[in-house]
Amino acid sequence: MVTLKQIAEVLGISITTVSKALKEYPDVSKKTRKLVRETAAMLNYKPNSFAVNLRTKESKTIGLIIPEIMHHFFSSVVKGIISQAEKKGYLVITLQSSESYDLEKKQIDLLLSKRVDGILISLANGTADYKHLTQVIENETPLVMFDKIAKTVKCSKVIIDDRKAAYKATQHLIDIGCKRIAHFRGPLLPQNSIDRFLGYKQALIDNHIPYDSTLVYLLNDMSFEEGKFFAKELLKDHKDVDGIFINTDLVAIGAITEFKKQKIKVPKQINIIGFSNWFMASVISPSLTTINQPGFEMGKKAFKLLYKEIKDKKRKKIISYKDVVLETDLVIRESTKKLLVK
Amino acid sequence: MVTLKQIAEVLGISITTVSKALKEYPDVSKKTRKLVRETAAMLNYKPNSFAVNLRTKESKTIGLIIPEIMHHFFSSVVKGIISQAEKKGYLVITLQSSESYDLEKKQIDLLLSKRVDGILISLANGTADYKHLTQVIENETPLVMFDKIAKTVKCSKVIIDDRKAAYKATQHLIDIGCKRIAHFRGPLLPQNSIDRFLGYKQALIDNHIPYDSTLVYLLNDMSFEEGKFFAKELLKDHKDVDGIFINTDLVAIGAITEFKKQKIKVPKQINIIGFSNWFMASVISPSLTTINQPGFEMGKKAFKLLYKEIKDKKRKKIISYKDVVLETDLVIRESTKKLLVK
DNA sequence: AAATAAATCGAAAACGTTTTCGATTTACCA
DNA sequence: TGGTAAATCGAAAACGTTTTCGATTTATTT
Repeated sequence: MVTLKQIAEVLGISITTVSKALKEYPDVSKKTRKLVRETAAMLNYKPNSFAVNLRTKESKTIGLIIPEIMHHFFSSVVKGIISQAEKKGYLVITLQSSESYDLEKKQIDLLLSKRVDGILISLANGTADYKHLTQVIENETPLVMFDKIAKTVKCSKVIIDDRKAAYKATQHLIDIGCKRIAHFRGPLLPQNSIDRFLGYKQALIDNHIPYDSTLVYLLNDMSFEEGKFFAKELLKDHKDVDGIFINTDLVAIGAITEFKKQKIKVPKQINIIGFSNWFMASVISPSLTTINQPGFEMGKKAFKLLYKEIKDKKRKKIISYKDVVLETDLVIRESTKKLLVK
Repeated sequence: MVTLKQIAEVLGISITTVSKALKEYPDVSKKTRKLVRETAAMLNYKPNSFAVNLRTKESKTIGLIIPEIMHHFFSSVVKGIISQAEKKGYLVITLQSSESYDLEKKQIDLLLSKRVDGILISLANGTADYKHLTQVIENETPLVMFDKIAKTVKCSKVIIDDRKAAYKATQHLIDIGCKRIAHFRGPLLPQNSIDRFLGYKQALIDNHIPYDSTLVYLLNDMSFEEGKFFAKELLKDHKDVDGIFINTDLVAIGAITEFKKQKIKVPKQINIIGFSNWFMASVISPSLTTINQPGFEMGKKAFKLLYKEIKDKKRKKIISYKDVVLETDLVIRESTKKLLVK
């Protein structure tokens, strides 16, 4: 591996001058600059980034922790982050917490000890306390949370307005004539499943539809199988339900599959609306009405915020935390349809 | 940030001893070792990995290049790689080539200049020459290719037997009675679309079914839309086709969608078999017969091979390249069914 | 008690870069 | 020509760790 020293020896000049020549310092003559550049190119010189990191105290690398990479939404976020990071010359180390608080904590420690320039995180469902996150901030490592966030932690965040989106979804069911609306909600801890539940409830109240807690089913792992399972449960418990707002598309598709199996007509007998606008939502039959959640945009925005913090920190500017709320929209498809007045 | 020097000053001993105490060197007494460990813990000492990297010439980080992170198959591979790497204390920097040769080349350069300990890659469709890959090997950076590989490059590889799998798929169509079997093939360059095509062809020949090149359609971006498009084309060109072997599930689902739209019955009129066993294949209606491609296993295996090479290189052992072929299996679902004899 | 062996420690070099600041050379003007 | 200003260069320190090898202390033996 070629080093500055070797180039210096070849040309009979100092390491200092070689280093400066390669980085456009003004105090090196055009002649030597040209010379240095040429021999550097000839010898295929590549700066040793380990040494650069040590000297500059930055690695141009950020850490990313997500609950699960195999979810369509998260992989679109990851894609947004990586593409934006690459533009700014940053690399991304990805870790997945598998929805485990303990793993998440370990991974934060790992990233901190690797001295990444910043951390991007979407919280695990199991995460209840935030010491590991405040530790990051005390460490003065820029931190940005996205999607599954902790409201009380002081840092930049990029989210959607889950409550508003859920309200919109529920309102849509009401608008087409649903009277008994169930909700398959996400786990208890994550902020976004709380917010979606609250949006659902608020829409009912605002439309003078009594809120019935027995119509709310608590999902655990939010899988396809759970969709089928709770669809069955619902049919047993409440034969009068005419609409369901489901926390996520995958579960909704599971529910639709079960309804089809039991010859329950969607949307004729039960209207279903999901959440996320997973690609498959448009392909399934009947296609799924859902809320579009801009994953790619979220990833890009999250990186941009982090990037700004990293830059501000370098320039010793005080960093200001921002909350960015991305727009969602209702995508109406076949799984919901205006009911005929009886 | 606490350094060895600070611990040394607190205890009034040398940096050397502190360093040794923390790494179980035999030439430091139990007493001082205990003392050092305690104060290190108290001061929350974390080794500066930049300095460690520089000194040890390794970063415990590997690079990963895939064509597209948002494909179900690749995200399962990524998951396998990350999980296995974490077990061995390695971090993974992920990049996506977006099927572009130029990007792939740049990313290889980037990873090399970052001095990752090894590189894992699945080739872009656009990759025709392999200079950038041989350059990695000349650089003595361990390299393992998976899924989309270059046969001629001398390095370890982990793949499935695409030819055999395609043969199996085609044979299945023949076994259920198909006589005119079309194939939607992948792009020309990638080894696996070549192999799948060859497997298809071989199965026809072995069963004395004449190979008809007009029944082979060349996919470009392998999207859902392309599936719909070529389904339309096929209906225009060949009304007698009774089975299609399609390069990948997503395209197959596109085709099924188009057939449903045109009231062509699957599998009654046309049998369809896909490739990959994408999760959605089991959910779509009719569910899709396909070839299961073990992504998670492939990722794990690929990392294991890379890890061995990294270790061998450190111990200055000669590294031997291995070709690992993972098993695939036929998953029969609703989109194929034994035809009644006419 | 002296001699030897074993245990414990630390100085110093090295990894390769960046950057400060002083030294040297060249250019310029009166 | 002498003097000053500008341009160009390089020595050296620093980043924080690891590791070699020699030095010192302690324990053991005769």
